[in-house]
Amino acid sequence: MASIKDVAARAGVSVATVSRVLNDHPSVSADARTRVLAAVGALGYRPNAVARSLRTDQTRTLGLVISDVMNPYFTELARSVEEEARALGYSVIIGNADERPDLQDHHVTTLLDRRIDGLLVSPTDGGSPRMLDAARTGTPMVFVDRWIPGVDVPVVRSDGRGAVRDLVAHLHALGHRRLAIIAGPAATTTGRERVDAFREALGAYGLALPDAYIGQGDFQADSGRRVTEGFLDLTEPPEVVFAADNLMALGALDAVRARGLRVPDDIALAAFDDIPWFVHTDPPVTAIAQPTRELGRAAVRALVDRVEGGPGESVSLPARLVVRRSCGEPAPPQSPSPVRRSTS
Amino acid sequence: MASIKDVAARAGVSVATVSRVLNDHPSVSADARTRVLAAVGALGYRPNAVARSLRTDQTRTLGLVISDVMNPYFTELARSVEEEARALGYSVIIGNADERPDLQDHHVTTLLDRRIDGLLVSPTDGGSPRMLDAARTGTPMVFVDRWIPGVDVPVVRSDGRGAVRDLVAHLHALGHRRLAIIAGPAATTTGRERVDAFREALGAYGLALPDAYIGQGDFQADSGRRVTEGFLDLTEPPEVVFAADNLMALGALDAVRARGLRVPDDIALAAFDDIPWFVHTDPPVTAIAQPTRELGRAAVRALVDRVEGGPGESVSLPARLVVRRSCGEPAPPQSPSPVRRSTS
DNA sequence: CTGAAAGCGCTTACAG
DNA sequence: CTGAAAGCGCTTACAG
Repeated sequence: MASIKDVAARAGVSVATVSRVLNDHPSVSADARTRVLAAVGALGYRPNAVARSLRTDQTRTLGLVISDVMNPYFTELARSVEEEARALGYSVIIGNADERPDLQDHHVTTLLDRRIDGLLVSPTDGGSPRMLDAARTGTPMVFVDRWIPGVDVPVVRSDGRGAVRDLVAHLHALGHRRLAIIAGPAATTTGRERVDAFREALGAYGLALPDAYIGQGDFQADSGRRVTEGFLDLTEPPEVVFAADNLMALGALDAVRARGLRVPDDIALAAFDDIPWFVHTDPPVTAIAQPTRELGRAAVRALVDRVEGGPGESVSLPARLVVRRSCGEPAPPQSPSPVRRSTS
Repeated sequence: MASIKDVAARAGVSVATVSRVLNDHPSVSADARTRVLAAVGALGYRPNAVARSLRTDQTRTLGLVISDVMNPYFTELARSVEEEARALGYSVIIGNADERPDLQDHHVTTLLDRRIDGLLVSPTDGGSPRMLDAARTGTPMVFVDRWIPGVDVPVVRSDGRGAVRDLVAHLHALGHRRLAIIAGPAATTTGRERVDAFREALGAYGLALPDAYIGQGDFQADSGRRVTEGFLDLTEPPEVVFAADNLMALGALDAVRARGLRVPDDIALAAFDDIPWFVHTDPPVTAIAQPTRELGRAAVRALVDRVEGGPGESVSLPARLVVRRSCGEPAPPQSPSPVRRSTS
């Protein structure tokens, strides 16, 4: 692969001059510039980003450590992060922690070894030593979605309290009184907050959230399945199950179906995190939607601000309730579409 | 951040010795080793991967350029790629082309600038000049899922012909005779192959695939919606729509529902690519499943083999038909589960 | 405007 | 077993 020396030789200038034209430094003669550009073109030269990074001490790369890529919520978040980063001239390297603290640590370490300019993380647990260390040492960092209390790092997240209140009001109006929740891991902020918000909202209606109605999940489908089975085995099963994320809702759907029961007739279901598939499930799932794209964008902007020496603003965006059919809502007016039906 | 010099100073040895213990070079005295290790621990030293890469001319990083991260098939592929790469001591940087040739080119360029050791790509189109160039120049490379004919690069993919034949047999047995397909972009191998396989399989039953029954999609949901609307507008609409990927199937589901019609009563639906959500859609979708995990693993192994100077073996794994309910299949025996039903 | 030179943080022959 | 030194491919004061 051609190096800057080759370009210099071919253009008949020094490597310093080549570097200058490549970096748009003003003091280069027009003549030198054209010769260099010609050589670059002829050689198909591309600067070695590794060498440049070593020299400039910046990689123009952001790290993103998320809990689970297979979760559509995080997939969308990752996509939005990459988009915004690209717009700002950064690349992003994604580390998938798979809800495993050890993997999270592995990725944080690898990313730091590569000297990324900044780190975006949605912590899986209370935070690995490596990560805490990085935060303390001043590595530009921001938390997205989940965060670690007590660590002085901006956090970009969505506030689900209002939407959870709306959900509970909705369920109450539908006549449901025994409401259960499949919680996320207590080690995560979102795991705890969603339970708290739910309990608080129930309280406003004089409803309690007994321990038997709090199932401990881990944000993965399997745990939703397991917890739901437990709920169904209760002498007095809940009328509604609220899954704290979309994957656990999927698992709940499985469990209900496996028993030959139906949602919402036998038991209602609602989920935190909305995804395109919820429109197409049987039945369509009532869910709380986060402004995922905006979250990703805001997180990148906050991080880049930190990278460039700014304070990096925390932001909290409201989530909202999306009502569909999984809680016993009345059927929507079946549009008597004036459409030709296919031959029977 | 501590550098190798700091470690050397603290341990009272030269940087060469530090480097040797870090790289497990045999000729280091036990004494030197322990002093170095102690210094490393005390300083929290971590080698700068950028500097190491510049020196060794290897980054231990693989690039993966995929067409669309939001497509669950590619998400799973990416995940499996990262897993296998990690097991082999490599990191992976993912570039999301979003089915856009210009974005694909951007990522290939960026990845190459970063001097990744090898490139895994699922080309969005006929191949950008940059990519073709890299292939020719000898950058270790392998195609996954999609490939570019005529480019001498190993390809790891799944062969859907058998499964498509099984699908057509299945549809034929169900009494369907007018079968249509929502094709992927003609610029992609998978876009073309799936149509060919479908046509061939139909031929075996003396069935034709008229042009009106070939809708041009682009692997995204919207195109599935649009094409399906076109099918429904036909004087003689098809009895079955086969979507060449899962996202277009989603779009088709939308379109059918938007007209107040039902799958499979009004029109049947099948999809290429199986995903967890298809179990939960209304109705569950009959699909062709690729061995995605294995594909990812095989692709990484082939690429790492190339990186290490090997030939990099092409592999083709068979896909298989997964029958569910979207084609008018008889209802499964409703398991009269011996399970307590929830109150009411 | 231009070039020689130093230096980023490592690794690795080469001598000893 | 150990260290001094060269060099990976760049960028950037410093002189001119």
